[in-house]
Amino acid sequence: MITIPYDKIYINLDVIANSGQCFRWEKLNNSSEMESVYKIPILNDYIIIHQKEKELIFECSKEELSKWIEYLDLDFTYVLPYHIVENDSFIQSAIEYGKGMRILNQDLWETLISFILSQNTNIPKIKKCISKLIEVYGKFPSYQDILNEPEKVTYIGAGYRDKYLISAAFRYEDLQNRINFKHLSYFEFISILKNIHGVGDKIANCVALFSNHYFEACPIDVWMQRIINEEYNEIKPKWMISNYAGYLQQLAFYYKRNKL
DNA sequence: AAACAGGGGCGAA
DNA sequence: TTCGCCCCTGTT
Repeated sequence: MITIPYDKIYINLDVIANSGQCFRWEKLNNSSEMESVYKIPILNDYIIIHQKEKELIFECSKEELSKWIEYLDLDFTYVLPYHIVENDSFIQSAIEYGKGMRILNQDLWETLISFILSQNTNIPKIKKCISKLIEVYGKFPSYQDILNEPEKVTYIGAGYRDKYLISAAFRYEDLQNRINFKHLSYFEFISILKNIHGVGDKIANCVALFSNHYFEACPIDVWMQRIINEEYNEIKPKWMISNYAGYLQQLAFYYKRNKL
């Protein structure tokens, strides 16, 4: 157990858990209690974290801690340039409402698989598909696992998306050997991902943002489109095409879905 | 029971 | 750039 002081204004696990960037977080207690306890997986590893008003408690060793600090993006400082959000009451309200939001540094493969499964469906279904995927392979499958036993993905109830998973596994094997994803420009990263059959603009941007921390990435889904139409008179606000687009998109999404 | 919609993407025009 | 279709599941 390692306790580190973090104010909820700085990181709020409840906000992150309901912001749609991760599908496997499991809340272990009910919300009436003073603390929030989450089981948080990465691939086949997990940690249990307790959040209190002024501190986080990590159930892990000192050696493992840095991995989870990195995952939760706690080393990154969020500074919003004022000129991007001035005279914009919608995004200002979203920033206020989503205090404690952070953009996770998730595993690339896991994020890719999760968002391929997310297309044209809803969050409960996504969660179910991912847990079925883990169930049929007995673990979170690597791309090798899927290539070895591709027929298993047909049992997770993903519909036509199961073919996309297999093509992603094929491409990923190739990409893994040739490319260091960490050192690509945003544009290169997006175009490489879109070469995967079943990965279009929206999913590529989700992966870019939620696993590789490209803050230029701004996935335009039905909710973002709704925000553009309803809040901005069908004209993209400037924050959506700024260097902080990804972070602000996440706050806007959370605000629109949960508050409005 | 049947119709519908839910964090998109593809392929054809 | 638009548009019908893709497969499945929970909901009405």
